[in-house]
Amino acid sequence: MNEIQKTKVDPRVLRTRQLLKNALIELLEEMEPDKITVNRIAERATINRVTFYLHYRDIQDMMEKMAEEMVLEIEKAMTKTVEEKKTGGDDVILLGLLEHIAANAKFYKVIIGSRGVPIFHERLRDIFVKKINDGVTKHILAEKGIQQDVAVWFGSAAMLGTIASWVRNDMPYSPQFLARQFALLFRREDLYETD
Amino acid sequence: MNEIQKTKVDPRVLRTRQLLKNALIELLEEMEPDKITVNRIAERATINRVTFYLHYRDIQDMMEKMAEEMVLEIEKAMTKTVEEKKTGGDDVILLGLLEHIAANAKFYKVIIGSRGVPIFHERLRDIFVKKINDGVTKHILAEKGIQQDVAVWFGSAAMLGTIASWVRNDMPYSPQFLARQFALLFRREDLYETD
DNA sequence: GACTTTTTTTACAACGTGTCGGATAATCAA
DNA sequence: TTGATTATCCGACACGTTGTAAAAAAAGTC
Repeated sequence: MNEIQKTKVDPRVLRTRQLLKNALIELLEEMEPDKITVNRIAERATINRVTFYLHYRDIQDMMEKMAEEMVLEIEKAMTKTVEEKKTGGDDVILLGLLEHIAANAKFYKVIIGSRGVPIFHERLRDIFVKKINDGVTKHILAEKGIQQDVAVWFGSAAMLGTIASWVRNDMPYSPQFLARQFALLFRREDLYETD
Repeated sequence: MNEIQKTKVDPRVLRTRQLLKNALIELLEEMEPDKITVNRIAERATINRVTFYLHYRDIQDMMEKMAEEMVLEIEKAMTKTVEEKKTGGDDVILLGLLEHIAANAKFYKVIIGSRGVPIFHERLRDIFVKKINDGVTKHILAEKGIQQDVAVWFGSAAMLGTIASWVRNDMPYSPQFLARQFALLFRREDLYETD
């Protein structure tokens, strides 16, 4: 989960922000979110408390920015896999996502695993809603008497929640295997394009 | 979401706790959870701040106790409907749940709707996991090559998330209609007993 | 009405927050 | 390398929150 930079940025701010983010992740592993203070974050990051405020308005602002970065990373991971394996299709996109999550297991276990931080959940849900909204086959829905928005709620929640449980349980299945499970679970519905 | 009492309890504590709970719900409607303080809760409840600590250790403790009460209410609502309509089956249990949520819309919109409070999400998820674990048809899962735990993750997350979205969007469908949608979405899988 | 329990009042120390101004150190540009 | 720029650190401040204490006042119980 590294900083994305095109324009040259003072390496000091990169270092500071990275230290702060690492500190926050560490603290989220160790204690409930409401016990985390700017004091503790700064202390853990070996950064002066005042410096925190030079980068973030408060802890929530920091989390929002981190969630935004996460979204960018995920979208990159999903398109990247499509380019590598030219097959295309949602199965590949899903696999890219799962592999990305597995590669950043520590981060994702903390922010959607254990208790989770709502803001990250929301952003992830947004991603799934968008993806599924595109991939839903409307005529079959209508035929079966299923409302599109309900189907999207259902599918995105199932996806997010299953991945969260997978992460929470320390990923007992490989990304490949889980992607296959999704295909089996979703394809049975004929409502979502999974391959 | 009223207090459940068998042994007689001083009406003052009932009144105080009800005022505190109402105040918390109100504040959750108005501001982000991290802006809510014991000060504000007590002020809104027209209760002295010190009195808060006579009932709860802190805000998180208060939320945990409220979540526990919610679980009891939900289980009551689910069994109650089964008794009324003698048909039995998970469809009726689900309908009882949805009607209960609709009847307490204000409460549920706040705690699982808007941004939501993790502790309530967890408890609800526990309920669904338990229900679905009982109702899952294992032989069909094995036949289809689907892991049982994955199916349970999937089903419970879909259920919880769909209901959350339904509440978030001010319940655009009746409980009956949504229960039917669930039946359509789940029955297509032949994995879950929905009727 | 006497007794018990709850709530209130006032007070306290410890901590967290957000923001100063000025000193120090690191980076950049020439 | 030097000088200018920018980031970080340091000490300090006012203010709000937390959790607890002891004693008085109020409400409920029998």
